[in-house]
Amino acid sequence: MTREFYLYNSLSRKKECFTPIHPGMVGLYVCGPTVYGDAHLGHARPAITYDVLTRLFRHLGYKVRYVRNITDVGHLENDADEGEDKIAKKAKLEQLEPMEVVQTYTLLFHEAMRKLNTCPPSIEPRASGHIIEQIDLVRQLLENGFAYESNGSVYFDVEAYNRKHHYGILSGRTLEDVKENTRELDGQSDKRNSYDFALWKKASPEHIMRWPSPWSDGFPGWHLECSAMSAKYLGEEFDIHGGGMDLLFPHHECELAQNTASRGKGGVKYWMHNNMITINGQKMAKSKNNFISLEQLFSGENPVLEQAYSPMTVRFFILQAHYRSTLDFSNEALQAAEKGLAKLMQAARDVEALAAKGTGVNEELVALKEKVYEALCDDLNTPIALSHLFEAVRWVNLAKDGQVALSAEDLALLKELLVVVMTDVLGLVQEGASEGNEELLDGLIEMVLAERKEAKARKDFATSDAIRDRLKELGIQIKDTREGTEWTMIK
RNA sequence: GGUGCUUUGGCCGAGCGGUUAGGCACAGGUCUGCAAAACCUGCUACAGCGGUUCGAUUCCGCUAGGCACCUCCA
Repeated sequence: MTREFYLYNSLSRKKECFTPIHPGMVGLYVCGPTVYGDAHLGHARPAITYDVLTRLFRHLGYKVRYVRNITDVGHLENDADEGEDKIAKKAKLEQLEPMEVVQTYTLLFHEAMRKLNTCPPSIEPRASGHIIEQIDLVRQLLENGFAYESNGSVYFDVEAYNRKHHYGILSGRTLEDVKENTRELDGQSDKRNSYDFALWKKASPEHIMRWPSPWSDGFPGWHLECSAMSAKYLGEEFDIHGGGMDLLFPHHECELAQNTASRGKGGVKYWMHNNMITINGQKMAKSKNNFISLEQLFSGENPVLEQAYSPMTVRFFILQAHYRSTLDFSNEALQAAEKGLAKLMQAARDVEALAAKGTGVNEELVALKEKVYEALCDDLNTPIALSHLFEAVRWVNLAKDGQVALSAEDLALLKELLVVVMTDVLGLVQEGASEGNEELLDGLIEMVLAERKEAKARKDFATSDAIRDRLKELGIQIKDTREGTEWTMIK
């Protein structure tokens, strides 16, 4: 498409005009979850951010290959030699096979992602399914002189790398900074330097997840999988690499170093990082024990939750902040999001029912549409786009009230914003009502409302109000309008 | 300690050298049997102190607070 898209590149620390490597195509790689625990609110942020990015590109006419990995091996508790694999640890704790842990949490993750209405990635590779590719990459790094073997393990030689390239270029550090600030951990005796990172780790006898390699029976280092799998599915050079800001160092820095050391180039044109969701101003993290799982959020079953929040409410809440800002969780903020979303969705339904009046095009609406796309294409500024959509809501309501007349062209513009952009790009869809029993429900409510109308006609307001109150208890809000009574599901 | 980010009205949250963000909440009004919704009106802020400028919430410096990464984390 002809519209320019601007994206903030973490590498250059600037907004840049996006130009795909292959015209009309976008290659996107995003670091997915390590599947050893429930999907939580934090996971929703990148999932929704990169989902909207993908949807927007597709909407603009690009073909997108969206690759998001599942880390099912190699992610250690810490960097020490005896650091336990997260999956293996959980498996031991729950007396399961590691792959059972992986399967359980992968399915839960997928379920949560489906509820949030995120498009599944085009390819979802797993680290354990790409051991051969990772071993090849280690071999290449050894051959190029940027890695060394030590006691059956292989480490990346940061010193050697930094003599030719800049280790720290992505996260804005120098090797000196890294040296001064890397913790000396016990049990790192196999490494030449504490800041070297593992490419291949020799498995201790009790370690369950192990594969043969030229160096030892062992397992790959965490950073390796993303370098291996992104190259395999997107090529040695691809457009966008995304992930959480917390992955910038060391994970993405190491990935960039591995790419450069093995292929001679960083391999990624735009590095994109979403910010964190905080709770009481602090990042949700395992170590802080303050995270809320998505299932809890949807069911309300967590002590910090005053109520349940629907997946679309969560989605809207996330879209109301820019992806590079931190976003603080609170019940008040979620409740405000719930109401704002309801207003938006109501207008999306109403715009379909509006009848065109008059002719011509309302220039304000043309400008509005332009502003929405402009915001979306300005580094994915969803909060601004939403603020303009609320302007569209106002127009719909004015028309509904008969205060303005909108032509067929005007209505088409509003529909494009409130239906097409909302659904296709922002991924916000109507929820609640559509579970198969619509006809039955419609019929029953129409019947009850007819009773109420009769009661009202004979001024039996006690009965009409009782019906209204009872329906409200059941989650159905009714509104008396000039044209008759409308109803909506409010739960 | 190193590096980077951040501080906006009751709350959430954008933005920008001069112009209304938006949502939620609140108050008043219109409509209505009453509600609900909608519409209209009001509430109009940019941590503090200096500096640059015709003009700064927006740029620069300092002070104070907060956060993130440097351990595992999306």
